[in-house]
Amino acid sequence: MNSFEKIKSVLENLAERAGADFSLDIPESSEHGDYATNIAFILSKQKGISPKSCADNLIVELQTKLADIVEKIEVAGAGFINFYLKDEIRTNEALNKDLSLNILNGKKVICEYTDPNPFKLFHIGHLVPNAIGEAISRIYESVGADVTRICYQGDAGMHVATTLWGIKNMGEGFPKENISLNEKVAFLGRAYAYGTKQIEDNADVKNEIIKINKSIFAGEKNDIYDIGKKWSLDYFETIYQRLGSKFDYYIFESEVSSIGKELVLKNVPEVFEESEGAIVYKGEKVGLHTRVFINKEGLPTYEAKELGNAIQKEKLVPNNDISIIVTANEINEYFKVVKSALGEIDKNLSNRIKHISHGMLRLPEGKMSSRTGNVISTEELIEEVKEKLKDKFEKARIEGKEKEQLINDVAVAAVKFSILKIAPGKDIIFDIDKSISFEGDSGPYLQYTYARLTQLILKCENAKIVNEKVESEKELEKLINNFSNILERTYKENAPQHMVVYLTQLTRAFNTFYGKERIISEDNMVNKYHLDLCNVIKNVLQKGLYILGIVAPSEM
RNA sequence: GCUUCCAUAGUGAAAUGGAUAUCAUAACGGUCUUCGGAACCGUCGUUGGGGGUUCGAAUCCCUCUGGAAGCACCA
Repeated sequence: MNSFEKIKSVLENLAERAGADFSLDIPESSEHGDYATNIAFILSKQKGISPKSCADNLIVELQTKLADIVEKIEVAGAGFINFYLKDEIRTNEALNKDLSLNILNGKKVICEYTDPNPFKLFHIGHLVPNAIGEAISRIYESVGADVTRICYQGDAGMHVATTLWGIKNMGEGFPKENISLNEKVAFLGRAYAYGTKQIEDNADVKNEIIKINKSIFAGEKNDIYDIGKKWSLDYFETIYQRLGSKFDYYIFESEVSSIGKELVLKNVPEVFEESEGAIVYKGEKVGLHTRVFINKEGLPTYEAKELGNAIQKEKLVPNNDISIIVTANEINEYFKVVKSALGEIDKNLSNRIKHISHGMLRLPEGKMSSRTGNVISTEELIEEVKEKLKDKFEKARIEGKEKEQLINDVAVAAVKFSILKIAPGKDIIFDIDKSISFEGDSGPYLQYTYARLTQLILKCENAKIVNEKVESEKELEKLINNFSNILERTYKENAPQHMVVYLTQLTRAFNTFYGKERIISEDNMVNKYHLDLCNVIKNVLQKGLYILGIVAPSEM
């Protein structure tokens, strides 16, 4: 039992008598000790005395019970109780910090994220769900879950039909097989943009596209469709590799649409009903709005497919405990309707679904849209970041292929960091120049510190280790000891930004320490405490970066 | 019009109802003939307006103002 758990259990004992809830926190300011509790505010209410005098009474008992680990307990402010650990307790816990945390105990968790659409560009908007989904997956794994990563891709529907119509009608001719994957995908993008434009100008076009859509849904053989889909998927795969995501299963709309449609039809009229030729769910009965699940053409819409998707995930990962889905917040309202409808069919399944929504990635000019052609692909963005990095890597210690990979990893870190530092759900104004500025809080700053620290530790292998007593680094030790609490909070709130903020703090604290303390002396001596501390910090940084999906390079 | 979400230094963000609201950047001033300057230290500056609940509010409630998304067959 560590000091935090011990203090907590003593307080729980106190609170239990009164049946009260309280918190035990790690204060932001170091002037408030190692831990602080608000228990006096809670208990004072019941006793009808002031929080301050209540705290004064409590610390007498606390001091006796915690004498072995606590240096000092004091009442501060309006009635906070602050605990100051004995130095050797804090140091010992930090140097022996166990970074593993088992909360979920092997529970099966599904995480669906990224969800790009074949035939469309993998634009920078897809970076957001990818970065968040990958981080969430790793966060859950880090607290003991068995995570299955799933990517759901819309290979059927109007956007595909529009692209196919565009290919046929824009008059470019079908590309040869030997052009690059990028050019092939760009061709599909132009076809989609052309088709979308023509729909606006000509009503007949829409009817033709609807026809194509129907034929795809009916599963009619279509060579262009097959080739285009393969191009898209091959292209997506190259991007996942660069971003560091690997999916266990891919689910396609084409395979779940009939599952969804059947499920809807089977539940008419209990759950769904016919209205104006379509089959809808009347969400008004639960405070939502009506959504179409099967349109009057008899085709399942997004909503019905989403039901099919949910069923399919159950098949792939039977007996799962939590099913997470990461999507843009623009579908929040639809998703509520889908979830409510699903709840009427299968309450248990619906309850296990956890929707994490993220904001839009916006360019300063306005909303990005593949319809207008004002799009930046993920690839373009990463390439641009890499280009700007190249100067800085001129004096890098590695060369060739490894260097190429490193520059990619740093570029991805820069982008991922700028996404993950923002609480999911809020829009991200994506200013390219700012995102690739490596001054201050950034992915590359963390990576650089990690690389420097790794090299420092390597260098210590050739140094003489001395065991002299030096002053303990309280700030660093407290941060290290805080890791598990941060991880737990990051998991409970599905909030990667807590880990980002924490790693930034730890990195800065290390750099401050590094700046004021010479670790390896000029006559090649290292203090054992300093070396041990460096090793622990390295491990925490490595684990934290891994959780965020950011590569931790041992040299740069 | 209705529903949901949002508003924090010049800029971008963080903050379980807790203490003096943090962090970065910009600006300004320093450290250093580097244990790898993509470093460190210092100065400056913030909770949209008005009510309420609470020992305590950026956080909860009401209201106003401003913004975003959605509101039937796209996803």
